[in-house]
Amino acid sequence: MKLRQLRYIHEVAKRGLNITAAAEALFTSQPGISKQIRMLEEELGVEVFLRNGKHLTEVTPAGQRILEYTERMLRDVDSIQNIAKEFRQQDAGDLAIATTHTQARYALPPIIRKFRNRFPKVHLHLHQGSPPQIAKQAASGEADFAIATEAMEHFDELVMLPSYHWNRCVLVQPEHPLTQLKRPLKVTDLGPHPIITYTFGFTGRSKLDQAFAAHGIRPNVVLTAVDADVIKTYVRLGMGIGIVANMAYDSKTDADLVALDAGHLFDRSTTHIGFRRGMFLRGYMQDFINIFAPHLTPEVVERIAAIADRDERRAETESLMALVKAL
Amino acid sequence: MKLRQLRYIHEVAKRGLNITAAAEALFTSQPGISKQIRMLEEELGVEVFLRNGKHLTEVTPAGQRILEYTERMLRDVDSIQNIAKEFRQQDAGDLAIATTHTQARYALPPIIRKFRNRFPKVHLHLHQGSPPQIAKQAASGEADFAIATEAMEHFDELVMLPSYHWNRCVLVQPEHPLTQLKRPLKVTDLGPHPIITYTFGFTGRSKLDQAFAAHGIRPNVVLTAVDADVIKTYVRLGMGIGIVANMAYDSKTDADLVALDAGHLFDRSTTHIGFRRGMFLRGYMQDFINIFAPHLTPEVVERIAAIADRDERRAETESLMALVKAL
DNA sequence: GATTTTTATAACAAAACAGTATACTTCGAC
DNA sequence: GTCGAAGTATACTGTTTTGTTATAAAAATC
Repeated sequence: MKLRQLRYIHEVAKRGLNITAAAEALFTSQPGISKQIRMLEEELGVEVFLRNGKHLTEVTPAGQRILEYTERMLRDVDSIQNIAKEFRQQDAGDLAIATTHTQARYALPPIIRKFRNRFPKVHLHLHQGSPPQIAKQAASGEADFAIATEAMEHFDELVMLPSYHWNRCVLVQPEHPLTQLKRPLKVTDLGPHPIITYTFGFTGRSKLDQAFAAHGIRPNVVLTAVDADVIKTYVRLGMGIGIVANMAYDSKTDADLVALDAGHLFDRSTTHIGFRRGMFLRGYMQDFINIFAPHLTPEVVERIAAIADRDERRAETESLMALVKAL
Repeated sequence: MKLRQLRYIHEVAKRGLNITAAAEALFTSQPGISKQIRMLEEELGVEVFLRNGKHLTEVTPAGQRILEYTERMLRDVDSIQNIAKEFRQQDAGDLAIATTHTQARYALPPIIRKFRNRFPKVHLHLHQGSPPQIAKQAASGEADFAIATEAMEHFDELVMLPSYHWNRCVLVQPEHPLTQLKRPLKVTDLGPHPIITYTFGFTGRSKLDQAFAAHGIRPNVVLTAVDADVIKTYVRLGMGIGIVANMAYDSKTDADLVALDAGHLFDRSTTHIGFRRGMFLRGYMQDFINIFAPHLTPEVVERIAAIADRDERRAETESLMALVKAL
């Protein structure tokens, strides 16, 4: 068995069982891959792919199992190469972050600027997607970090660390009746108005629904979007009031809108940063985490990542929550 | 990077940094290994080993990290080969069981006989050791299964499944005063007598200490041994009363001793069978588990092994306990 | 049924590899 | 310190493995 053979079957599987495409992606020749796959199958005594004559048609059951282990091995190869790079040149490398629009647009810019100043030689990649996509990218090694607020705890492959708490504000036009209130907002104040907010599964939407449900209110959500820029646009069009993350309101660029604090109406949300368990964290990756969340020092991160026991890890994570500052 | 190179550095590290010894173990030449290690180091741009002139003196920090990932990769290679063997020939292969004397001597013989009848082509290996050694062997891939009663929960790498409950009996010579008791034993009955039992960390010894402590008794343990055969020998010499696992008393071969039931004096112990998380379980391995513990069907085992969440897994395991029958 | 896409085979060239012989270095015993 | 034993690196050689190109053959597509 050779690593090259494993790379080949992995790439062929990834490219929809097209050997030619895999050969192009790997900058090698199609016959070479064909031959190596045959040789691997011969060595193992098991076919990885089913064939209809000359064409690969599907992955055998054995092949599926083999591919699972192959993928982990290839990720470990990456880790070994990262270890080497780290000891060779501590300040250069790649950092791929999978995150949502909200984080990329509002939370990350200052972080990334600081990071770039400190590590100008590190190439940054931002992958944007929905929380499940983000989690998958981090788990598969496509991205080094996943940063998101919603449902990331379900992947045991990922170590998720609480990074900061935030809450929401209500955006209205200046002439809106809600601006006339002389007291703090109540959830029931929002009920009558058409609401524009995040799509389900994005940016703490779940806490929002919980709060309305707790008051027995069916909010009149007329439009949902994955990002605050879109939401603000429709608030400006007068389609309704917006409920967005606090950090999405900028007093300068959004001076034509009024932001009413709503932090007391909803449970705070917590944004997490996570990475694949067992992944080698390069020095600048540890620094990135630390810049993103100052309480997550390399020592803390390492201690938590090293906790094999899941509920112990959860307990430690919970106690970290206290340290997390609101943005 | 090549698998061969990883095998080489792993073996060299394992053999105390002796390349010649590694070459012999791997049935190849010393210069070949030297060269491949150099090539790997050159490719990675990092030294795996520190050298004093020509001799390897220690593993570099980078090398240590690299070796960790290397070891996982080599275990994954084993898993892939096991998958292939499974689909090639379901009834042949190897099965290495790491266990304690007590299990190997009393609990396993009928299991293994049954297993051998069903899978005559499977080669069996019994590794005997202390519970920590056993856990380590299973975690490192040296053994497929760990079977033991004491402290195995601390390795998150291992999936431990409760297999059977058992308790203890007191072994005495026929003329011993305890045989004259007309009522069930009490813990306080044992206090005055010199006791011979298991070494700490073996065969449920901890439950024993707990029971005495609960009654405020300091037992007079005059001799400890890792196995019941040794304990019985000293009971026969009149050195004291023996406290051993129920299953260690055989009414035929031990007819010269009297066994007094002590199941009501101590908390029952539970023996577990465990294997490395993420390991490919061959069909006959699943069958072995099922023979050993009939409630552990392949479906149950797979369901529990697939639970990534540790506390969920623990909950499932707890509920399994109810199904476990006493021996 | 013709065309395109894809794969397998064969032959060849290039590279990688293991093995042998040997020189050299380190270690440990005295 | 000296000497012998043990261990490692280098150079060279023959073999094996690997990738490449050209091409035939088989599916898939239209």
